[in-house]
Amino acid sequence: MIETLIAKIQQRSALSEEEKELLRSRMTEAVVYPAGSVMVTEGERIRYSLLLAEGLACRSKYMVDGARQIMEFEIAGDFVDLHSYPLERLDHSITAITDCRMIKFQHHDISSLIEQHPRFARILWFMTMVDASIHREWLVSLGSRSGAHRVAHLFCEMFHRSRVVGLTDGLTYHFPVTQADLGEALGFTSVHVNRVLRELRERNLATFQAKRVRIQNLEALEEFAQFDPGYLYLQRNEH
Amino acid sequence: MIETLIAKIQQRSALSEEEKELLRSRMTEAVVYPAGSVMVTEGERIRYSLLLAEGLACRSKYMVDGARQIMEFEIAGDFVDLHSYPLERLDHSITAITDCRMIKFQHHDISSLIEQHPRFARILWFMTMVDASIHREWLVSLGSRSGAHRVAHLFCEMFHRSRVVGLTDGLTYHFPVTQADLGEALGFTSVHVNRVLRELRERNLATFQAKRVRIQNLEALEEFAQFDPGYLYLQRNEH
DNA sequence: CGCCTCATTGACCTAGTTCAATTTGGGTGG
DNA sequence: CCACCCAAATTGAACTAGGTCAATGAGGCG
Repeated sequence: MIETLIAKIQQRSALSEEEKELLRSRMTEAVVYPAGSVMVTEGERIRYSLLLAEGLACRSKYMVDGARQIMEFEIAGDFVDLHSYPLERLDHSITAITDCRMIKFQHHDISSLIEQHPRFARILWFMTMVDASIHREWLVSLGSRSGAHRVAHLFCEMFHRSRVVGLTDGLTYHFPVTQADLGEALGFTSVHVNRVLRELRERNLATFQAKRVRIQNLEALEEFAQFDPGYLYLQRNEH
Repeated sequence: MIETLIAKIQQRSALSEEEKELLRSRMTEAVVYPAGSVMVTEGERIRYSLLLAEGLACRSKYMVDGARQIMEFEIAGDFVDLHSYPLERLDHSITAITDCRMIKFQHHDISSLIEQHPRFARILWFMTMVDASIHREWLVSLGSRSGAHRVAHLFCEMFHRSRVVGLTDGLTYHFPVTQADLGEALGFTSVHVNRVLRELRERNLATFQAKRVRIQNLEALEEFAQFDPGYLYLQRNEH
């Protein structure tokens, strides 16, 4: 819910009670989108932004041949299309992978929020820039990392992102994607994803079964994936 | 120079004379970085942002094995690290490919600019979101497009971006990269880039010689690359 | 129980890599 | 103007990561 977002923001910038109240007052009712539905359609003009309260979603683009490229996974606390506020229309779609409970923020409410508290502009801008940073790290994966390293890196990313919103259980977390979904994100076929998962299992780094990632050895996995969490901007900045 | 930036902004949002003057007043002297120099180093804390006035630069990350992944090319009129304003430190480096003339904007000047004219927040935010959109399209390239299509798509992108800042000459433009640079951007080896360039030449789509891209047939090239310029957000939005 | 999606595996194929040699062309010093 | 140099481009031959195709297995659920 919205408290996840507030907690995420507060990890970086202290918010006054008044500011928190202001945020809460701007959210409207939650809407549930069923698994598989397209919540934001590429090219559409958009007048509100969706905060993901519960579920798993992804950004993707569809090609002419029907294939799709997933560009990011979104979990609870992610403002999935906040960038539609400055962009006004999105260049990609946002799809619910599981059922997703979403909270709507009208763009004009975001505008008034920023007018009343100009700090919010930088806080919200910051959140969208983290997505861009994630995109860049994925470019490194798709351009320079092969097979097992690429999958391992994604598992590390989703682990850290899930952990900050309290969605991990030790070294385990729920990641309800199919192997085909992983392939669409990482630029592999589902067959190859399957083989790579076996390799990670055999190396005792991580397993992926029943929609759940189990990291056997976090340090070894991060070393293997050359994972550095800096790009997720999870530590507090000294403003 | 800064007029390129102003022209770019005005393509989307009208600026008053006062606003233009305000922008000009915030820029400081231009600095020239020689080809090959790193203008912004990954991880550094940053207190100003650089506008590229002349030259070619790129964003990239360096891996442990010394390889680098280029994530975007930057041309005149691009605010290369505006996102360091909300992020405070960058997750990647910015390198001059040719000699680059840069204009510095102190972050506290950007803050005061926004305070005086809150519209600037959205204008500047918008500019950084276009970079994110470009990242996403590159993810599609690296994840889903092969060989010639990937190179062709980049040539289309750089053509459109160069054209809006007046850097094209008909269907030709200066793109001073080596084939190895192209490889580092597209996830190929320089050998394979060379072969793909030959293919594009033989198909009469485009040539790349003497640091210059010559598009033989724009329509055919865009069709071949499945290029849709929407992601560059070059048309005016009706605010 | 039966169906349907997803996971798994094998056999074969291909886009892109690797390694290494050769060529080209612009720049520079004499 | 020429000789030389060096980075970049080009090409061939052999190799491999990942793709394709196709069959089989396994779990969840109406």
